[in-house]
Amino acid sequence: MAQAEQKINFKSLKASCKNCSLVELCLPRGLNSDDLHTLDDVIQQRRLVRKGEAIFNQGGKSGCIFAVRSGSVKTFTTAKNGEEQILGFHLPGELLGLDGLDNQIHSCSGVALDTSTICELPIDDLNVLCVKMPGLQQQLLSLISDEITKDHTMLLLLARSNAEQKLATFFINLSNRFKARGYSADEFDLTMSRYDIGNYLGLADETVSRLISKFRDRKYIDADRKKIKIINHDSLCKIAEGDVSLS
Amino acid sequence: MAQAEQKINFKSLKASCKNCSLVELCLPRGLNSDDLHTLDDVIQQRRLVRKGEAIFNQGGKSGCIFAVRSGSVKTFTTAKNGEEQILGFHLPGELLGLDGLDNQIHSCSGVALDTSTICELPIDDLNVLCVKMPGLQQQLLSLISDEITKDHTMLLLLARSNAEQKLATFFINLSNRFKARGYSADEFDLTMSRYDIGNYLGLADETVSRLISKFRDRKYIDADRKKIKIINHDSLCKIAEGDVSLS
DNA sequence: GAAAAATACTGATCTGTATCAGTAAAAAAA
DNA sequence: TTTTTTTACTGATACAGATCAGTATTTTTC
Repeated sequence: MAQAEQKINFKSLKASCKNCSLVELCLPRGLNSDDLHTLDDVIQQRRLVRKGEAIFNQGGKSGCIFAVRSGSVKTFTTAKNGEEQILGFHLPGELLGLDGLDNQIHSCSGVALDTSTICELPIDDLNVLCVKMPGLQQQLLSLISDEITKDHTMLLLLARSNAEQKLATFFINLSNRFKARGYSADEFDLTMSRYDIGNYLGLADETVSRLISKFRDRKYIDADRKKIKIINHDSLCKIAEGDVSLS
Repeated sequence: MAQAEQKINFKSLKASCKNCSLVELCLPRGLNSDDLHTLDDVIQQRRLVRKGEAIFNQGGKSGCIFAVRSGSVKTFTTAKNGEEQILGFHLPGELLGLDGLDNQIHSCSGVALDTSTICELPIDDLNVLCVKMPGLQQQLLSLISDEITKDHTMLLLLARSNAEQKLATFFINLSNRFKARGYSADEFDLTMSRYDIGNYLGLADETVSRLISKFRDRKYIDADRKKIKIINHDSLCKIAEGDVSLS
């Protein structure tokens, strides 16, 4: 079993952007075949990381941005007093480390939530390529804009929503992102703990547990530990938008 | 009085990056004299906006990023249900609208908090210039990284801090930014209302008022409506970092 | 300059979520 | 396997900060 896993990952490590199914979500989106080939040359390394392993560290300088190829990753900042804040959970096709795009030290850390493969893009190479390939420059800017917009949405969620809205939004968002990657929108496994979800949403982990139970009682979801099944997508959406409240 | 104001602003409208005192904070940082001149050609327009006037609108496409030249600006997103979340208060030298850097629609709005002058940079022109001027590209990336890092710090503040920490952090942050611009770090006028501060920090405006009174009682600040004077910077810092609590 | 509106402040009360505490179940280690 | 550790859940309680309510002050409008 461990050997089979090794085999599969080894295969994916040799794969390239050219035949990666995430091409439409990830940085190469919109590139032609030649440009794709050029980009592939720059992404020398595809790294296999195991659960809990760091991809890059706050305060460190990797000189790279990263793309999740398979698995999942959490990013987080650590405050001076040691408190941690999870900034995001990242699925295949998503970029990490844009805060270090000026080639300076990272202001957050990235850690694998399960066995994952990560593509590394040296920023210096990327900058050179961007000059040659306007499409790449455009896509990079687009992903940066998305990142900023996503953060702004998160600020809104943290500042103005109650616990129910936060958790419903979390599930709907995950569901949409799984769907965009060709996975089931209604049935998925979480790779993060209740504690992580709570940290991300500014809630205590007990509150997350309670709300999951409440959502289950109301038949909005089915939940057995990490296995989540969305039963009533519409109701969850309404809760997320604050149209209804459980109470 | 109105005429004098008009005169001053007209003067600043004609000014250029070359002789702008904000050059070390803003986009031109690190550019040589020639490059500065080229950049100036691109920033055709310097706009005068009055209190409450919009600079760019969520859902609109301006094709520009903006720099505050004088005055102050707030940016905010409006959720589907009409709720607003202030994303930031912006002082001279700071860039706005990076969420539209891919030349697509803005995901937030920018409104002047008092009479302000705004520099407009057409994104298409900026992209062309970046290819020619590596220093500009570098500075832009640096400012983007700062923006993302700043948002991450804000997520931490919203998710993990109590009301005291939030407000103390707000004052310390403002103080530092005024100082960096050559203004007094200890005495300044707020341009935003208590309601705006509360919205930004995820607090009720009454809570903001109460905390300001509390900080005044403890002799950390002096506050008369919008006039703020920081008396005990160190204590504020300690509160911001959660080392002490008032209660 | 007077009237109206917006803003800031303060008190009383309520409530959503944190915290404390303990159990059960699953996962990891031995 | 058995033991240990971690994770998830649930109940009881506490409390920070929201909400409701009313006044004072400042700003804007007429």
